[in-house]
Amino acid sequence: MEKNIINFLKENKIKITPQRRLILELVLNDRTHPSAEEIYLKVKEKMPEISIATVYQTLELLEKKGILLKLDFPDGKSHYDPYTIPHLHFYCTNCKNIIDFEIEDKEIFEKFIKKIDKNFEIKKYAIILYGICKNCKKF
Amino acid sequence: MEKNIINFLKENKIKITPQRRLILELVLNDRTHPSAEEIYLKVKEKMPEISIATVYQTLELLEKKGILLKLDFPDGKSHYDPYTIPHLHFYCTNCKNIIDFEIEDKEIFEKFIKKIDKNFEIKKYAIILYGICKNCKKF
DNA sequence: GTACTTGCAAAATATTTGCGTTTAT
DNA sequence: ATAAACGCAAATATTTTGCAAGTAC
Repeated sequence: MEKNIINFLKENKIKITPQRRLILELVLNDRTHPSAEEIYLKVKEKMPEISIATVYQTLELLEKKGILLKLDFPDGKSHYDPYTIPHLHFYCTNCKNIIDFEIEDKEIFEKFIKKIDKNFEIKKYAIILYGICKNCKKF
Repeated sequence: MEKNIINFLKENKIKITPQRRLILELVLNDRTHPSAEEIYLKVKEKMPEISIATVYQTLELLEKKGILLKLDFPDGKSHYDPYTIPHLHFYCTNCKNIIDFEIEDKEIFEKFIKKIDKNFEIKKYAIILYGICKNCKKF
């Protein structure tokens, strides 16, 4: 794993630092769509001296490199997702939980996007569903 | 127009105030996806004493009533859209412009959403495309 | 008359920046 | 050796909140 992270950083031409190695290791295995602060707190457990600015800077770098998706939800925070293959997010407006879904009929959808693409250079897309999740519906 | 706005507020059971009338009038005719501050500045031209807190509170109310869509883009601001019929947004990561598109194959897409709907109560959805717009591509 | 709305100022949140020091290559 | 990255603290940006005064109904 350790080696993997280092190689991964090298492949992406990112200078290797202990901070980046740790952030990347935690974030690549986290499919819970953590916010920057949640990542900071988790990183801090293992590296108490780390600054939140470093976390923000690293996340920005990873997003620019296409390693992470930055997602904007109505809670006003940015959330990060290591699963960069296009998929769909369900956002529970009650508990603020984020749940992944695969996109069905992806070919049709992407064909449609390609049509727009003639005029617009589309780099990525996001589909977000808003509603009340199974668990919150109970109450 | 004036009458329309008043009736519209009454229909939606919103207490009529000069502030709300003006905000609604400006925002219902604005398809440029303005941010809260942009709306505030526009409203202020006609009503200089208005507070930005009133604008935020009114926009929140209008969103809750389903009159406006609140959209989250990577610029960290909320943008408001009076066109509440599901459609698609293109966000230019260069100039930060937001452009509307209609959704093709909407039936297929909504059928897919209905499938999820069995377990999740979906109230609305957003599709955002990110890229470089025609104008920015020139340079 | 009463509950709701407003304006103001302060607070809360999230993110970014400047800068001197440290570190990776 | 040098450019990049770090930690810290301050700054910025956006949105929210508490409250006294005003207003809609």
